[in-house]
Amino acid sequence: MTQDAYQHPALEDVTLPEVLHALSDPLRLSIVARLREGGERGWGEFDTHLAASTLSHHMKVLRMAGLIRTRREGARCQVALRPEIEGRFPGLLATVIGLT
Amino acid sequence: MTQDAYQHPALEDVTLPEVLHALSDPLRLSIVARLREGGERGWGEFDTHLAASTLSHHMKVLRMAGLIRTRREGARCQVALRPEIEGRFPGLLATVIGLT
DNA sequence: GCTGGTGTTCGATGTTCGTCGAATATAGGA
DNA sequence: TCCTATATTCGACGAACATCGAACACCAGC
Repeated sequence: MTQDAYQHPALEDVTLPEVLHALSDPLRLSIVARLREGGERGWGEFDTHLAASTLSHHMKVLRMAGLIRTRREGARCQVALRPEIEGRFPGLLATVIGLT
Repeated sequence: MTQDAYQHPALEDVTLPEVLHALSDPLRLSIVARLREGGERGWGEFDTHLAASTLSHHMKVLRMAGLIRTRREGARCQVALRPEIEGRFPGLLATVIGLT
């Protein structure tokens, strides 16, 4: 990161089309599905052939859609689902991920 | 139409990201929400300030995502939800539209 | 301090998207 | 038959997107 922390939007500011768009990419959908299994994951666990900058871009899309929370852990990063998203869009993730 | 009938994809060929993308546009989401109230609707009922060609484009996106069925009625067109989409993606529309 | 690993940011590039106007096809009525 | 209404298709346009490599910032060891 350039500065200290990550930008996480308030969930009230997140719109349903925005979330659906974030989930409409196969890679991002698979990332969310993996995170829904629980716990935190490191960047490296999402084994993709993409460039690091591309993965960083997708993580930002998910973060700006209110779906994930990113946390620094020394030099590494850890991501996890934002559980509050269930309160903002009840049942959405369960339904969508269940259809994966 | 140029020829006789409309192209409607087989639901097995429709992917989840494709459906999510179709629903990620506010106008298309509102169209699906209206159609979910039941019955058929004519083009004119979707009162939008957009050009006719733009509405036609969005209808095609929804149709190709397996969400709606278009039927000719003389010079007019009637659209309705494809009820089989419930079998392909159980609970998806109910959840997403319920969050609108 | 320097060095290596990790992730972000910044152009750049090619693709897709949303929108429009114009041209076209088709149906129905005067 | 001609005219109007309706909807699709066809370029065209700018905006947004997915991807990359290069440069940068940060942290941890040596």
